[in-house]
Amino acid sequence: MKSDQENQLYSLLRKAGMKATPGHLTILSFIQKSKKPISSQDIINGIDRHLDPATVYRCVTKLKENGIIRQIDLRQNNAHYEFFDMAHHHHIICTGCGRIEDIEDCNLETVHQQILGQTKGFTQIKHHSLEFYGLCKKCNSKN
Amino acid sequence: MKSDQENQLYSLLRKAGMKATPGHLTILSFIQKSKKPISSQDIINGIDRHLDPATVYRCVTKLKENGIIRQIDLRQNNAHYEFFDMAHHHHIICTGCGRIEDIEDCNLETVHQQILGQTKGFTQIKHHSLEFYGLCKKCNSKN
DNA sequence: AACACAAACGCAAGTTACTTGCAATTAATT
DNA sequence: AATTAATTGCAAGTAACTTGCGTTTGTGTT
Repeated sequence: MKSDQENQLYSLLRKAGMKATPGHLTILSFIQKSKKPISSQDIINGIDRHLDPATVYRCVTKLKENGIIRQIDLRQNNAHYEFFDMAHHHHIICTGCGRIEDIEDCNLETVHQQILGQTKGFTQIKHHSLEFYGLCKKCNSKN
Repeated sequence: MKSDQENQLYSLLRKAGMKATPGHLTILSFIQKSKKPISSQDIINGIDRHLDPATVYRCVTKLKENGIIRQIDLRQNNAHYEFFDMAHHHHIICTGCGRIEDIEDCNLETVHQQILGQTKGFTQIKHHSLEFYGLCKKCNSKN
């Protein structure tokens, strides 16, 4: 007897042409549950069952290639990921402590066409990444 | 007899409170001359005189801390940097070959205030990073 | 011009974040 | 149930830095 959530992730993987292995399911479920972008190390440390680090890195790469998760650059020393199937949004990151908050409302898609009209070298924009860097209240009051 | 460019970089470093050492001058000059964001490895391989990799990493960090150069995330496997004293702009990166082009016109600064009005956790936005990812003409025609 | 001192440097060793090769296992198709 | 290609764990390897330390060198001061 599988939970609804398990079934949902199962078909998500199969639709993307991936096997529904314990590794894929465990990692994907963990990313989906997370409220913030997480790193591969976070996954390795956070999951219930043991998975070899090499396996985690390989799975994350596959999930990214198949468009199930999305990579986020937080200007930290490793890549972060979040579930792809959520409303398009961006992040604000505290340069003091690394705290992350979501920023909604982004109408940069209209800018894509505008850019393609100007550039000579590019024919296609697939996506963009926009991050804001600042100080959170806690870190701001420390000074 | 020093060149104008050398004098300019010298005073730029001194104003920032940094020593005008061969390492700082060589690296800063190399970054300034470069048309694109470059990595520490690019610097190590590209400079005329020999500098130890550790020295290059340390200098780049210092130059960044002092606001003389700026870090760019290109979703490649290492950090890239560019001279700070150039018009604010963004980049479009080819996901096929890594080719980079500058995107001008950015009026996201107005968005900063808007975001600060909405968020509860942040008090200050220092800067933002916006990168577009797509396919350049060359890579697009390969398929 | 010489002195003092903190900052910068080179070298070697260490660390972090992955990546790769390979044999054993396993999910999905037949 | 058999087949097969993808996945996994383990071990070894690599890329991109980072750190410790003794020596050298800019810079402000005498």
